[in-house]
Amino acid sequence: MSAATRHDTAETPIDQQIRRDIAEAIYEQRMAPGTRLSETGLGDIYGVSRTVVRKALFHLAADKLVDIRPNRGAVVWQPSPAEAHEVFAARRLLESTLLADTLAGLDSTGHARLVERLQTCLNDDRAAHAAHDRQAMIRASGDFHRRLAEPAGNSVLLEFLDELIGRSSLIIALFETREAGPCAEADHERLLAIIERGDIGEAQAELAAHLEDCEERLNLSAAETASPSLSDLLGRTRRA
Amino acid sequence: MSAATRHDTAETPIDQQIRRDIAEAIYEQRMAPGTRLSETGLGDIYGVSRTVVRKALFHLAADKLVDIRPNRGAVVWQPSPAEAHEVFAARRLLESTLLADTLAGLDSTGHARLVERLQTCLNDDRAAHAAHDRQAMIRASGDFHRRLAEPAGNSVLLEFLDELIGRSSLIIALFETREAGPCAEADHERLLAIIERGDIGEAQAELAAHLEDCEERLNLSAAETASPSLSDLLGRTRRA
DNA sequence: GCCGTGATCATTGGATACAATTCGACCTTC
DNA sequence: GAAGGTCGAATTGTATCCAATGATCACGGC
Repeated sequence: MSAATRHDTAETPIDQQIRRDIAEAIYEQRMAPGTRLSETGLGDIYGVSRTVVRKALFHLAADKLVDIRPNRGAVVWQPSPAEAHEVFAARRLLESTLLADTLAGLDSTGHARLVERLQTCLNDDRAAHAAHDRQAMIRASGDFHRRLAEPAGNSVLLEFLDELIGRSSLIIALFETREAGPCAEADHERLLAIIERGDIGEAQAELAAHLEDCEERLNLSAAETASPSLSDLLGRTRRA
Repeated sequence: MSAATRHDTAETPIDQQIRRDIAEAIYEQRMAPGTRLSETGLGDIYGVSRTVVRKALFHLAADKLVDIRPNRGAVVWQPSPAEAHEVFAARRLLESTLLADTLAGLDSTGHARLVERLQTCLNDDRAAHAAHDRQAMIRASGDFHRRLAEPAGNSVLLEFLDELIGRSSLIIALFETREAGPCAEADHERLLAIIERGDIGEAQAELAAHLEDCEERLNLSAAETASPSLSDLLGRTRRA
């Protein structure tokens, strides 16, 4: 809707625009997992043909945000509890290692700049919490984690992490139970304090614990019986 | 050419066929990095339209095996030395962790089956070396690494590793200097012996050392001056 | 009344046609 | 002779068209 015109990234190709819009809609939980993404529908919305829509959907499928089933169309990815667990396990591994690389490779000025940027993320996060702005919360939280890994200098791993963070948004949107945000900001504050002190090992432990806490706050077991296509299989009572 | 009819993987969709063929051709160093992949040309070869070829190319681009430049076509990916280093760094991290998970989670029968499968890979590798079959060597070596990570049970990380192994083939094809194969089979034998003993820490160390050795056997510095478009950019003066 | 079967409809997969861009060659000009 | 520009062929990007598959719904049988 309005998201289509929000990003004026100069002359952004239209397919990337669509891709970004859908991705953001997924992150913000506006598009629930399982939502069908009709090619003609999207094409009408953006005033383009199905060809370019298909390209965008294909890209999103490569990012594991949508699932394209042959001859059955594209839907927003519906992660299984097992997959959710694997994603968080992968994040623990990747992020703790990248954090160590980051902290080990920084000089004092780089360290100060990192702390400053993380402070900015925390401020954004706090503001979003105060305003009950879920979208901003998710973005600030993701940025915090991304910033932790950025200075490590391994763009290959950073890309993997980006994908995992995106999938985490989807997982949180699907399995979250309470009103609390995607990440407890207190955890981030505690982690930042440790980083300021420069204790690598403790920072790693804190980050891993934080991610474990995030995962445990999800209702994976309940969703295991509720979320899959059981309702579709049984016939009629399909809820949204 | 003949590759179009070689893989009769039952009723494989044609686009996956193309994707597999091109990927294998890249792995086997039949398609050198930088080779242009014309849509019409591939379409003519396989007897399909450009639509399906584009899909296959797009998929390959998502796997970082080809590079699609807007309005300029697709070429086989030409990794930079920095990227090559990052890929191997990522592999060290991923594989050593996955190996630990694998060994920690196996019972005795699972352990025996793992060893058996690794033995098979080693036999294939030896046979390929004896026959000077580069293709089989690369495949056997990749399989060995994949088998090490498989029983860990994290399909998300396993997919990442698959991508990294594929990109490694490309890197090796581009930067390899000697006649030696992609992985020293002696390293694999030594690693397998350690795994049979069940020493997790030592196995991790051996695996990391093996990957470092693989990377060091590449001629990254020489290619840095030879391959990229530095000469085109600067013309003559000071190197980077 | 419930289930199996068949037809209609919507949606996707693939092929073709047209427009836009790029790259190369040839020609002109200094 | 070299540099620059212009034109042309080839290739990619996009839109549209046709075919094929899956879904929905109605009808008939049990």
